[in-house]
Amino acid sequence: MNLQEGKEKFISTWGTVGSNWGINRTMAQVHALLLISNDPLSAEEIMEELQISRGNANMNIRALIDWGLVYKGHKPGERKEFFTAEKDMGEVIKKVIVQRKKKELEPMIKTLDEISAVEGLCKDSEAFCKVVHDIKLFSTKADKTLDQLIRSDSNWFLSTFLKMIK
Amino acid sequence: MNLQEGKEKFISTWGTVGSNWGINRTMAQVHALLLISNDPLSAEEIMEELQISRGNANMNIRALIDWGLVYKGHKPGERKEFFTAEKDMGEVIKKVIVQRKKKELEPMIKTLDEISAVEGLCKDSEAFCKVVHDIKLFSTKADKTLDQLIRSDSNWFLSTFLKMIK
DNA sequence: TTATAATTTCAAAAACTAATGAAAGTTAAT
DNA sequence: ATTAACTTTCATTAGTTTTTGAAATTATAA
Repeated sequence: MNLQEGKEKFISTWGTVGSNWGINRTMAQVHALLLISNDPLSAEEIMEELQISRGNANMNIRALIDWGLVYKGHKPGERKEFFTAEKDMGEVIKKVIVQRKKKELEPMIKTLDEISAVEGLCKDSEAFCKVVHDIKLFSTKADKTLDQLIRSDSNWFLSTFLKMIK
Repeated sequence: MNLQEGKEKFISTWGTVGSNWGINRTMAQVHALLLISNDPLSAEEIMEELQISRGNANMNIRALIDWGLVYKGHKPGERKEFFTAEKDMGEVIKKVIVQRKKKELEPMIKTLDEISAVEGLCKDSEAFCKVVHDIKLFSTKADKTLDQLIRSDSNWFLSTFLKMIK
């Protein structure tokens, strides 16, 4: 495997990882391409490199910017936009967590709260009551932990892992 | 919202949560139904309750058993199989992690190792070399942490969260 | 062993998700 | 104000994943 092949493999792998984390394959590949690119790239260059259409490139660059994983920039004398990726992996993970928490965890907690409010829940179905309670407990804890994480500095991961493994 | 509506809402919510975690919607709904059911259910009852086909029910029950989230059982005098869900949420999460780790993290680490082996990686592309290195570091750490977690007892979550938040 | 109840398989259909590309909309330099 | 470079939108098309249901297989009771 040479450098070029390595880059291609990386882009494709990051695409797979992303799609397992609720980030569409192309979105993750655009991010990967920008991650390993020394200089900012234009939409045109991204299209060319990944062999994707203009619309597709635009949509996914946009989504990456929304997630805070990619930044928009300009080069002096050039009219078009140039894009760079967030390269600090701690930040990348934090930003993914922010999105997933918002999209998944928060709505789930809200629903569990609504269900818990059902009259006579525990009286009428013990199993149901217990499951709802357990999941609520766990997800509330997860929610609080993730909040801490999001607020923490970039070295958080390292230190937490050490704490966890210790 | 009454008990019946609550149960339906729970099944549908758990389906959504699951599909965000690489578990197909129906598979998660079958799990949810078994979670909140006081007694073991037969395939027939699951089909009826969730309004799904025999094939679909079978496939997803099978997958849940493979993941260790559902257990197969028998009732005396009955020929058909009855199913129960793993109800300990700590165990549920552990089992999901085992699957996702195997499917995602391990192949990624393998690929990153292959890429790292590329001759002159760091000499020829600094950005690429750094990114690969960073992700490798992080994912190896995650891998080890998850191994610890999988081996740990069910109260691990509680204690770890307390450690994290402290 | 035979009949039959239950489970499994899998090709085809349906449902869902992502990508294309042409047209519409913006923006900025002249 | 006009034009040309660039970006965004979105209806259509392509690709992927899930579900169905009927047929094949397996297991049990008589």
